[in-house]
Amino acid sequence: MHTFTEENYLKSIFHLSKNELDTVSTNAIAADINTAAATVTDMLKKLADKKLIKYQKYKGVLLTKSGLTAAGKIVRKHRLWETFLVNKLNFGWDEVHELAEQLEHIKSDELMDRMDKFLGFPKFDPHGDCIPDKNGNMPSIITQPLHNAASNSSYQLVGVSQQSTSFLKMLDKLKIKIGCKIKVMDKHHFDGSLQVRIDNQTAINISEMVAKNLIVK
Amino acid sequence: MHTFTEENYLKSIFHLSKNELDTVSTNAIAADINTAAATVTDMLKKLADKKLIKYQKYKGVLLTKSGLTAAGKIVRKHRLWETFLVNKLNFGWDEVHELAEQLEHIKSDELMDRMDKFLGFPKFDPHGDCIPDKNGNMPSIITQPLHNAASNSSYQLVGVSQQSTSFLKMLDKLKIKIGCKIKVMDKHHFDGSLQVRIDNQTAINISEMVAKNLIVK
DNA sequence: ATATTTTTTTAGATTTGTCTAAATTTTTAT
DNA sequence: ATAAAAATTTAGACAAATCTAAAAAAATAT
Repeated sequence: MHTFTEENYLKSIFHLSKNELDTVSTNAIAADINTAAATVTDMLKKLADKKLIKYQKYKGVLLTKSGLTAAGKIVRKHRLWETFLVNKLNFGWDEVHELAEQLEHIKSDELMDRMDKFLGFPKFDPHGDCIPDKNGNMPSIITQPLHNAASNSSYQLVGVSQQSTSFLKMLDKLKIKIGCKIKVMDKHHFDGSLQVRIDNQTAINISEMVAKNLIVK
Repeated sequence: MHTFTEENYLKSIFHLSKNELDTVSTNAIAADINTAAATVTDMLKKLADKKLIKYQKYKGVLLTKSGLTAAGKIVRKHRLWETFLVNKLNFGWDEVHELAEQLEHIKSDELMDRMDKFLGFPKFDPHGDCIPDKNGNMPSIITQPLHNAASNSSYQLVGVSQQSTSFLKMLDKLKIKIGCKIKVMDKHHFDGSLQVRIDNQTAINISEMVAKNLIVK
């Protein structure tokens, strides 16, 4: 079993891994978990000793298969807890992240299996992110950030890649929510902003920055 | 906010406290939480610095008001979580203790308030133990007439069930007054009289009739 | 009332996760 | 290609929670 702290490092590396080839840098992890780079270096050595990551001095890290599984299980717990908090205890989707950060470290597979069943085996959390299976594996579907999407096509919002309150509040105001239909009407080359229609409402303009954080399929 | 470890010490002291007068010994705590006595001594100093317990070297400890509140809140969380696990996730009442030991340390009053509501404001956990209120207070204090009290325990006088002048005069003479500490040293089966110590004075003997009219907690 | 036993505390070490400052390696820019 | 900048690691230190062994205090038993 891993410590609370080790789990947080694994999760951070997991989230910072764009793919299985690019390594994650020491500084990126340090910034993500708000810790001195020297501290991260120490922990990376420990995680490498435990074969959870592949680490070469000065070269950054990659999760090994067992590290990926471990991280996937933590993410699964995080997302199941978020789902519980929103669906059963009526928290807002923008107020559950901190709490789930604590709850994800509770050690019990049995608990999460029962929770999974209690929630009706959800596939997505309240932010639209996939919930890994009980072995920590991510189900794969083809998704992309909205700013890459083609004009004149319709998509469905399946997730956001940012959890900041200000961003989520903005989406609420724009009535953009997980599962909604987004039709890209036009793309403005000048500033990267997009003219879109949410659920067939009147068209609105969203900035490139917002579009980058909307994950659609 | 208290650390995970501090919370466990507070909870242990809470459970080992038979009443508000007898101190809890270092060894008792050590046995309860499975830790070396020396370690307990260190932590007691720390808790005393934080005014959570009253501690005198070699004399054992008592929870202060704020320590009692803190402990009560942890117990509340523990029992609400047990209720959730049994009532909603269908765990057996005998398999939830370890899990609740983890969950009770999650920091969020809001979460427990919502959980309380979700569970229908239960008054008792699956083992039948009282659930403290949101301020950490145990619902009711159990009082009894002194003649029912156990030997070798200390109580506090909270009332009398007779107002006759002769009775009250006698109490004055014996220096028994509301709020005083009464330690039962011995019970004589023959006539029901009790050997007691009032506020740590030398022991005196009181008749069963007097004992019946002293309400203690 | 004193000696023995038990309980508790002190002293000194250890582990984990953290830090800062200095040294080293890699990357970037001229 | 080399100097400057940025990233990373090493070295040394610290706080929290723990331990064992030894010393001190309290309780007990003769």
